Amino acid sequence: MYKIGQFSILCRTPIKTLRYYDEINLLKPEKVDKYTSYRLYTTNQLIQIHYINSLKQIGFSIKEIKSMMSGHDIGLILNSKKSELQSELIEINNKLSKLNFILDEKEEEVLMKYQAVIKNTPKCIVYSKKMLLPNYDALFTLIPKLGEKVQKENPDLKCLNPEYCFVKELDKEYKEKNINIEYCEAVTDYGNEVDGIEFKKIESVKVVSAMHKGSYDSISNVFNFLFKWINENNYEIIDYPRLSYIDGIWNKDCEDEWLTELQIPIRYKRLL
Amino acid sequence: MYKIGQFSILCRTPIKTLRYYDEINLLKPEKVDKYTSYRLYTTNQLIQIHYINSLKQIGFSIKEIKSMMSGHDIGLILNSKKSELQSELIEINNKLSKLNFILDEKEEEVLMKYQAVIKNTPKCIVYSKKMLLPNYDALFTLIPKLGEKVQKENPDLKCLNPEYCFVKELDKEYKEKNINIEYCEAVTDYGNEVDGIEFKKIESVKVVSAMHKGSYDSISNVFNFLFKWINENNYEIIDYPRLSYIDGIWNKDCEDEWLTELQIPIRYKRLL
DNA sequence: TCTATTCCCTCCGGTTACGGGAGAGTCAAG
DNA sequence: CTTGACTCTCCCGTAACCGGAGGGAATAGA
Repeated sequence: MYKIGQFSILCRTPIKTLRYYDEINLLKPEKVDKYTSYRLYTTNQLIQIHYINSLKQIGFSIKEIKSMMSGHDIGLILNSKKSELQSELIEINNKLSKLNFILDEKEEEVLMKYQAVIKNTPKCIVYSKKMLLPNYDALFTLIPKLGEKVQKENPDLKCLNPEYCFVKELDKEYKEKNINIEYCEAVTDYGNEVDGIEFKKIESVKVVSAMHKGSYDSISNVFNFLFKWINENNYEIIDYPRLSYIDGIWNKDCEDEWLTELQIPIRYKRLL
Repeated sequence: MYKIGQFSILCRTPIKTLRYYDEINLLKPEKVDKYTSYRLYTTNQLIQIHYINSLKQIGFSIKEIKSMMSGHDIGLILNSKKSELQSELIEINNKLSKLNFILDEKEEEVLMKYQAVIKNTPKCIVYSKKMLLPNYDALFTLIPKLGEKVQKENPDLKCLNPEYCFVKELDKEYKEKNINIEYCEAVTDYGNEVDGIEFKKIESVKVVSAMHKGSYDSISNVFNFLFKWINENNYEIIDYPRLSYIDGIWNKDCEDEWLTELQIPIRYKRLL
C-alpha cells in the first residue's frame, strides 16, 4: 500500500491529478483509511494509470478514456478519434498557411493592410435583377428606382433589418464599363415579380471576406488581394464575387467613410 | 447605430461573444445608453471585429489579439505563433501515428494487450554494479548480498522511498545465459565505493515504458512490442533498455503477481 | 391605450483537466 | 514534545464563451 505521495512518484503523475481522478471516478485508490481519509494505492492502480496515460498521450479526453475502460466499443472510439485528429491536422495546416501568407506579405506591404476572414453568408430571400451597367456610378441611381418599383408592387414587403444588399459581379474580368451585374436585396418574404425583377431564396455560402473603406476607385486592389489569398491558401472559387454595401453615398457624405465588404464564395481544396 | 442584435447579424458573431468582448475590453461598443445600458455599435466596430476574426481564424488567443491591437511587436507575435503551430502539427502527427499503431495491432492481437507510455525517469543518485549473470535467476540472489554490502559500508545510507531499482541490459541481443547487466538502486546520497560498486548520479531521461505482469518468461514479447512501437512511431533508441522491478519474489509469493516495468530511453526523430 | 412579443440587460453556473493555496489534521523523527 | 513533512478538504482560477433566470425596454398589433 502506497500513500498518495509515494504513488505519485511511482506513476509519475501529480498528486492533484490522482485526487482529481478519484473525484471523477476514473481511478479510485484501492482503499481509503476510515479515520484519516488517506488514499491508499497498490500496484493494481499502477497498471491502470499506465493504461490511462497511454490513452491520454494519444489525445483521448477523460470522458473517452472512461468509456473505453468501462467496456464500450473501443474500435469505434479509436476510429472516431482518428478522424478527429485528421481534421485537427487539416485545420492547423490551414492556419499555418494563412499565417505564412501574412508573413510573406509583410515585407511588401504595410503590415496587414487587408484582412481575410472566412464566414458564412446568411440564408435569405432576395429580390434580384440582372443589369448591364454603363459604369459603376449608374448603380446608385438605379437602385433607388428599383426599390420603389418593388415597393409599389408589394406594399407589405420589407427589407431585412439590418439590410443585406449586394451585387454579384458576373464578368470574368475586371471592367470599368459595360459591367454585367446582378443586384440582390434581402427581404422578408417573396413578392410579385415585375419588370425582370426576380424573387429567390439564396442559400448560405462560405465566403472569404475583406473590408474596403473609402471610395470605389481602389477596390480592385482588395479583390486582387483576395484572389491571391485564395490561391495561396488552397481554396477555390465556387461562385461570382459579391460586393456588399454597408456604408455609402446614401448615408455618408464623405467618401472616405464608405464601407464595402467583398465576398468571394470559396471551398477548401482537398490536399492530394 | 446598431443595437447588439443587429450588429450581431451584421458581423456574424454571437451576441454572447460581443458582450464578452465588451467585458474583457477587447471590443467596446461605440457607446452605451445611460439609462437602458443598451450597447450601441457602429461600422467602426465592424471593421475591428473583422480584424479580430481574421486573427482568431489563424489561431491567436484573445490575449494575443489584444496585444496585437494595442501595438505590440506584431512580427514577433506572428513568428512565435508560427513555431507554436508547427509544434502542434508535430504533436498531432505523433498522436495519429500512435493511434494508427494501435489500429494496426488490433487485428492481430487481443485488443491493446500492451500499452506504451512516454515518461521521464527520475533524476537520482544510485549505486550500481556491472555483472555477468549466468542466468536471470541469479540476479535475485545477488541483489540482497549487494544490498548488505553497501549497507555495511554505509550504515547511514538509505534507499529511496518508494524504491527505484532497475537493471540495464547491456547486451545487444536477447540472451538467456551469460547476460551482461548493470544493476542500479536509487539511494539518498553518495557513499563509499567498495568491491566494484559505483555511486553515480543518473539524469532524467525520456523513455517509452510498458508494464509486464507475471513471471519473466514472456518478457521478451513486451520488449519486441516496444521495439516495434519505437520504430513505427518515429522514435530512436538512445540508451540501453531498463527493467524496473516493482513487485517480485521479494514481496509476492505468486509469480502471476510480479510486476515489472520495461523502459527504453528514446528520442523523437525529426521528420525530414 | 393596452398587451403580447421580442429584444436587451445583468448575474450565475457550466464547460476541461487540472494547479495553487488556505487551513486543519496525521505521521515519523529527533 | 516538538518540528517538519505529509495528507485531507474546500475554494478559486484557467479560455472563451454558452445557456438560462429574472427583470426592464421597445415595438407591433388590437
